[in-house]
Amino acid sequence: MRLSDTIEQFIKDLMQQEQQAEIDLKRNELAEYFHCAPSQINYVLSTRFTPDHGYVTSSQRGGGGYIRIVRIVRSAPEQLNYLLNERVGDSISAGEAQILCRQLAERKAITAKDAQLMIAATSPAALSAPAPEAVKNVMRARILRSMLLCVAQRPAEASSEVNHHEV
Amino acid sequence: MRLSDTIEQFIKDLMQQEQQAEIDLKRNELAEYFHCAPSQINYVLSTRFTPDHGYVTSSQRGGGGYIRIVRIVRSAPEQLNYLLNERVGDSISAGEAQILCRQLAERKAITAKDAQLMIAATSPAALSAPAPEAVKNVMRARILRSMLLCVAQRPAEASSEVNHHEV
DNA sequence: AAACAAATTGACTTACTTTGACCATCTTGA
DNA sequence: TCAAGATGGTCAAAGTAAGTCAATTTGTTT
Repeated sequence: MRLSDTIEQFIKDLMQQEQQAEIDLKRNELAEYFHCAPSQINYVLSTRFTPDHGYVTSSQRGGGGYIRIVRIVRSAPEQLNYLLNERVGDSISAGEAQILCRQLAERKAITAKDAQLMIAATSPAALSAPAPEAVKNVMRARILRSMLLCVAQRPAEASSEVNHHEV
Repeated sequence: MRLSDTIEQFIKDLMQQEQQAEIDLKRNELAEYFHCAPSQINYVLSTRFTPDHGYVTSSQRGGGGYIRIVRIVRSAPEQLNYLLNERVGDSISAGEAQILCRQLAERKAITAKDAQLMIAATSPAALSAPAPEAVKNVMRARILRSMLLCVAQRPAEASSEVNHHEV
């Protein structure tokens, strides 16, 4: 078994056994534990804990630094993947983004307010900066992607957002 | 937990428990209490109690010297207005945007979820497109501004932080 | 075996925190 | 008045920890 696979499993077991959808790790400790280069940990993260795999990671450098891994629970990973990879893709127009956000709200995958904010963030006004339309569409896609991942990461809301309508 | 975080929390707890928007501290006493260099206190102030964080500090040297921390009090509309017209401006970094959004949530001008969404929309990941940092900061400012306007426009929420009845 | 893909490593970079030496300002008591 | 003492401020260096990238190695496929 590859070292990367072992590390992947180790992390997943940790999350499993702590019943947590979120876990904080110390990159250097992990690397030492597995007798590997610290950057190996980054490799594992970037090949096995991506949004496509249903995870989002973040980190903090410096003293007391950490790597945080959050498993996306709010939505089925496949559906999110569809949205992210096929619907949004690498580039999307303001109009398409708006339609998508409205639909998500209508299906109660996100709240009406989330939708407003997401539409505002991807509106022509928001991106009326000095850049050709093509570049703007690329940025829009990234912004939208970023917000969708954000929504997917947060825990489901109590009563309102019942789980039949997922992102 | 980092020492700086501990000190930050300690100060906030103090203000909380005294129900005061203002507090005077003795730098050396604090440093001694936490067994750290006095300048550590300055570090905490300059990274966690800036105007962006919603605080203003002042101090007095010499005998009977002190450090005074005052929490800025503004209504939600005032705060939004200030950010839109004075603070955000034409260009803003991801870090600054994050601090401002967190601050808005802390003041309950927006919900914690709105803040997460706004941070996601202005994060480095969201704008990791082919463009120099300066251009990205300009775009970030427009995106943030667009979202702030969106929030400012929607009707004031009742007692809504609690969105049990979101639908 | 050649070609391609995946994994591993390490040098270099960036980010955040802690510490300490030296500086500036204010109060107080001869 | 003014020197001594008491504070706080600044800044740069050291310490800690994660990120990037490209070269190399290992494994798989044809």
